[in-house]
Amino acid sequence: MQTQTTNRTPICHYPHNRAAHAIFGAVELVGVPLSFAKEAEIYGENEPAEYVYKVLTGAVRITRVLQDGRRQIEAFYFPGDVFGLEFGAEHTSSAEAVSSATIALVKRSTLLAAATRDSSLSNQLLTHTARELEQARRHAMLLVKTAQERVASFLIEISKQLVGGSVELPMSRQDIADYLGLTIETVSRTLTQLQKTCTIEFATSRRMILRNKQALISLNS
Amino acid sequence: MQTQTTNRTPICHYPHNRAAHAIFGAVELVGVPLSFAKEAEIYGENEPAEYVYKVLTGAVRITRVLQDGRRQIEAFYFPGDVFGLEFGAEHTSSAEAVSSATIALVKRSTLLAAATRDSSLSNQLLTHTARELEQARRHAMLLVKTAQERVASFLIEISKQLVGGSVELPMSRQDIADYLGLTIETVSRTLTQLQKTCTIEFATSRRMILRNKQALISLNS
DNA sequence: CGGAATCTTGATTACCTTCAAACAGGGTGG
DNA sequence: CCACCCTGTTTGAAGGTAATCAAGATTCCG
Repeated sequence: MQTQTTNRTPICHYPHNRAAHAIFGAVELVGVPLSFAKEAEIYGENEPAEYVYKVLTGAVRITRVLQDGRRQIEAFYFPGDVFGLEFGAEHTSSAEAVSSATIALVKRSTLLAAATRDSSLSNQLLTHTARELEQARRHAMLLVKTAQERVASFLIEISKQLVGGSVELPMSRQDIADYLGLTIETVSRTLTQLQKTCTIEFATSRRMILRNKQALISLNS
Repeated sequence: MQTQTTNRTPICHYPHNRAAHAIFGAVELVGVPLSFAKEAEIYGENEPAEYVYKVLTGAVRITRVLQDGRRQIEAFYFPGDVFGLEFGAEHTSSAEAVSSATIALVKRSTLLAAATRDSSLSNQLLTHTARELEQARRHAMLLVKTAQERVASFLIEISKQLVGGSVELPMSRQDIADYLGLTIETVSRTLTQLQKTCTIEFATSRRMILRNKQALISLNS
């Protein structure tokens, strides 16, 4: 039911991630791709890291929760992206479906074993991890900026991922807030302000049109 | 001169990083270890990433600078730590000596070439990068906390790195502030407050004694 | 149509930054 | 040896930005 609901979201075509594709090309998938309903957990913090995942459709978020319940979203993943590759025995974050999603799996042990035999695969794993590292550091850079700058950076980032004149945001305002280290109110106010300056426009609260990308970039700090 | 000054800092013995050690064991060093004076640049943003570095003595910081001049410190590295391993052609951050430091170098191309032949080395590179990723994500978690929590987390982290009853902080208050995404004044005030509650004590502004580690941990959120 | 969840808006408060000045230590030169 | 300066650190007062608390608007779905 829930899956059907979110399937109404128009399927976007995403620029494919070459390295990610190659990683999954090298070893056989585990069964058929799995479907996850909106908000369903894909794996949890401290669970054994048994699989590596690739988004086929939908969107996924990686989160950590602090002792006091504050939630931090570390990254969003979109079709073509690989996630969940960890090198400790257990996941250090949890993963959930932002919208309903289909996800392909490979066994981590199979992948790592194949990598010891295939130096090109091993190199791809390295490249993938390095790219995640770069992304995490850029995310950290975000978190020391002002609310306006954070929101602007997020919108630029997300509009790169999602092709087209208007952008369907798969995540809620709360998700955006948790990704940017802000409250939902501040995110909402900032978006409203950007609308007033005709930088962006919302057809619905989830469908955004970029009116002045240059203005966003200059806000980006 | 500058080097001599900072050499008076007592040399601490650090828990050695096994993976890092192995990475450097696999290929030959480039010449002799280099000495860097306090504040000297080791490499700059956008410079070609030609070498991989290992701290022998002293401390190093990795920084990025925003357009408006704000500086963000992404990480500190201490003796035994390997840094500067990047997979793009150019460095995405710059590295500087926090205190005077001696640093061993290997050629990146040599290391990566060796990794294609030696799957164990390749695996170590992967482990190293994954560890940096985990560290970057933990750093991002820091940046959404309150000033007290950030400072407490930093002090706990640094006291793990540096063994002994009292901890010699190699970095300035400004460095701490830039690492935590705070101002120098806020860092100073927070440290003063922690002193007043007898959680920590400063013999000098750089030499800290932990009086109540448990209190710090509970502040850590 | 009605109820629930999500999002937006408003008023107030709290925390951190900014601006400014005082303080402390370390080195230099008289 | 002391006066002086330079740098790094601490402290104080005022201001701004985002959080919190609270209510209203909108959208989504049965």
